[in-house]
Amino acid sequence: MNTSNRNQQAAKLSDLLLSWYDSERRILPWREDPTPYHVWVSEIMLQQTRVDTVIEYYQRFLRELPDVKALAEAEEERLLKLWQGLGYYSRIRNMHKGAIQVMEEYGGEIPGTPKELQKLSGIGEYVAAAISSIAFAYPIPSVDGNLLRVYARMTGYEESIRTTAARKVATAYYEEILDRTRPGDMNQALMDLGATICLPNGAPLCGKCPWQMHCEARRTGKEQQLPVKEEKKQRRKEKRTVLRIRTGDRVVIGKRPERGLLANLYELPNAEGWLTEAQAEEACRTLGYEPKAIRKLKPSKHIFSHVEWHMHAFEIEAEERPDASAAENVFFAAEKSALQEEYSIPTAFKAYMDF
DNA sequence: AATCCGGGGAT
DNA sequence: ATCCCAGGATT
Repeated sequence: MNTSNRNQQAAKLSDLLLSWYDSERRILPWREDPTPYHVWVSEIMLQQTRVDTVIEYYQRFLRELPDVKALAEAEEERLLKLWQGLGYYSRIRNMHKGAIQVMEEYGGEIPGTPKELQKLSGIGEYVAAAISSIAFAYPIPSVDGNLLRVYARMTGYEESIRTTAARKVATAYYEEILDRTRPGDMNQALMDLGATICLPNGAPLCGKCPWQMHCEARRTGKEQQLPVKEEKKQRRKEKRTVLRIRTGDRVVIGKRPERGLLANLYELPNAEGWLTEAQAEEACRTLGYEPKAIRKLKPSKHIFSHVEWHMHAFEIEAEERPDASAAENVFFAAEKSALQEEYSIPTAFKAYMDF
């Protein structure tokens, strides 16, 4: 079981961890049939996103796009719709590119080494290690937030874990412990340990931890102090005004730019600052719609990772102006049913999508 | 090395 | 309110 060139302590740690994993591991959809494609999809969805949130998205995604070929051939609009509400939308746009790379450059076969995987769009050091270890049994640790936290506590690491240096020493640590016969299980066991035992924020459940007798933070009573957190930058606050322009049973929406926040998603017309009724009506005319009636909607707030939108909003009953030169206008009137089924509209507008 | 990029659940 | 989550791309 233990390879000869690993020291005894490393072998003991991996055995403890894998035994715990064999009885306590989480049952998750992407673990049922961990093909490279399945693992890939799950790892992209799970970036900065909780397991409970991902499960339903994962199942629907695989139902509609069962293999890398289907993904490569899909329209981006459809992908964004499947991703709607999940956040970090560039993830799926990058994965789409990656799938096309697999079809064009790898003959449709997802590569199995970290080096080749990392050439694919949207796959970085972590995901490359995760896919290669879980789907190909390639012996490499996949160091995510869980592994960094577990590392800091296990070794009593007193520096910030959000640095390149921390990732480097943590990777070396797990390289040493790694059971090279079960690399995928090692990584998933560490993620489960971090997610269910070695919890962030508040008290970890050390009494249930397979490594409790070997943990430096536990020994020194620093479970709550570690890992060391870096100060978070404050979010900037932005005032915006959202317009819900209705023409009969249609509503005006537009496609956002292909770069930046919420790239390529659809939105209600909106502007910087808090507009007056007169300014809102003028903005409406600029879009090619003549306002007939206007009323204030309830203000709302949406928090992104790095910015807050403090939104005012108006509903405007309007008529499309035949003279309006809609040629260069990205905004158009969409059917209500298409809003549900076709266009991907981010959660930021949710407060104004109920009508 | 910093900054940008979403959304939601737990505390 | 604050934290932070199975991070990667861009600058």
